[in-house]
Amino acid sequence: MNAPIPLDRATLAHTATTRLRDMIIEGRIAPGARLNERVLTEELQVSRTPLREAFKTLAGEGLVELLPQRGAVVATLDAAMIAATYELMADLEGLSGELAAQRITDGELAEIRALQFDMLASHARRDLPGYFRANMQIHNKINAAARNPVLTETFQRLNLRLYSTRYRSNLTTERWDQAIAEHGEILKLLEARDGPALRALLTRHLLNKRDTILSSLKVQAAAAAA
Amino acid sequence: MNAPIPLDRATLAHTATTRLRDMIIEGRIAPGARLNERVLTEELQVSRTPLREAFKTLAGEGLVELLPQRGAVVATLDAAMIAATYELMADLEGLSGELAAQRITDGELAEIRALQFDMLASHARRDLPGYFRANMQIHNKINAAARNPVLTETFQRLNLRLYSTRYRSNLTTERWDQAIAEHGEILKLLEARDGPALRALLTRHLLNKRDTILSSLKVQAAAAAA
DNA sequence: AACGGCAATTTTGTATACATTTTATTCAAC
DNA sequence: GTTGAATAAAATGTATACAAAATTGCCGTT
Repeated sequence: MNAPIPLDRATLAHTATTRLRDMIIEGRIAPGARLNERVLTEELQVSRTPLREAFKTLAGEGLVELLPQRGAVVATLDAAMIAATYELMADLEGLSGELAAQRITDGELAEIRALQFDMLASHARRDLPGYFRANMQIHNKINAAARNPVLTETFQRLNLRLYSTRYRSNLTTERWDQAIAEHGEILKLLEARDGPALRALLTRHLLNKRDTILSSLKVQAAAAAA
Repeated sequence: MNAPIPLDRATLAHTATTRLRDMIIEGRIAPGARLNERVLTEELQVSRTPLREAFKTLAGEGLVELLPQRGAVVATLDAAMIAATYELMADLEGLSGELAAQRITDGELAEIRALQFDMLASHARRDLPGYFRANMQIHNKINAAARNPVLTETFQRLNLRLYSTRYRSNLTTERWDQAIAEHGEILKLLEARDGPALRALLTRHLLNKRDTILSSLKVQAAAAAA
């Protein structure tokens, strides 16, 4: 008795959600911009019903803000919100590391080791997108090794909100080198299965990332004001 | 130029969401039960459009599961999911405590001290609902003192999912006394502004709660099987 | 020019009709 | 009695019509 294949005949509400989400996190619709239903129905080629359902879903993800009777707007992210989100993510990343150190398998560790070399290669080539990709995969693997689906879901949700800030950060050479060094340490502590030390390091690692982004942001704001 | 009063003329979608959410977290609709649109439109006296929007919102909160083309069901919570959620909440509670120790004002501390006495009074009277209420208020105050709205939102979201498990736990006299003792310690560490110690204690406090609930659950499952 | 009221327009909120898919039922064949 | 195809019923997905609210633009007054 085979289980019926789920087959996800995607609903229009789902495709509208996905496409609109991409538009928002990639910054193709500016933060704070109004989401006019008529305009978006034309752009996405769906009727208002699935579009409005997409609004509700994205509001739940924190990407859209719903103003009763006054429409939907793309959620804005001020510096305080970014700081608060990273403060939380830093802790979650630390928890991930602590749990992963206890629960990771040798196979998973081997995969991370391989990704680490990919990352070093991208760094050596000054290939920033490649570096970001390998970096994200490593963090995702650690997260998966923590074996806590609620943690993973929560982390992903927060990460989505920050996606737009990702590529805006001015990664300096020193900061990049430092991040690479931190990753070497991360792998070592993971191999040693030293949970508490890995937690401390990963938390600091993410707080460093926060500071990098916040200071880039400040520079950009100053430049925009001038 | 006064900011326009928001005035929240509640939409039907919003009231439907609230009422359906209450029905779910209070267990008036069983976990796993199908949410038939026709039945619920009659029960809630709204048409399908706002009801379906409510489904999307509650799905985002993790209270409802959406099966494309096959309707919505109340999300189920197995023991593994409960354990994972508490594992995460324990960490978030610890983070709350650590941040609160750094950021709490004397006024907030005084409020918590007062709530602590309310809790002791409820304990002395063996007033369980009163105890739960005071207990929750204390945790909320600590959370607010952490000054991280993203943390607060995340915590509330997870808490909502566990709401139904709350009143199902068989709080024994010993566990109740232990919780009271832990709360005395919590207040002391908060007054001492000892972040790291408070984090450790709060994390353990919540892991204890997790164990209490998981063992009650096991007892109930065994009883149901017999 | 600034302000305020009023009508026209646009936009959001909701109900409902229709289309498509899933689920239940019937009934014949084995 | 079980199986399975065919059909009927019910449920979900989507578009759209209508209602209610908000926004815009106009015009006269100051």
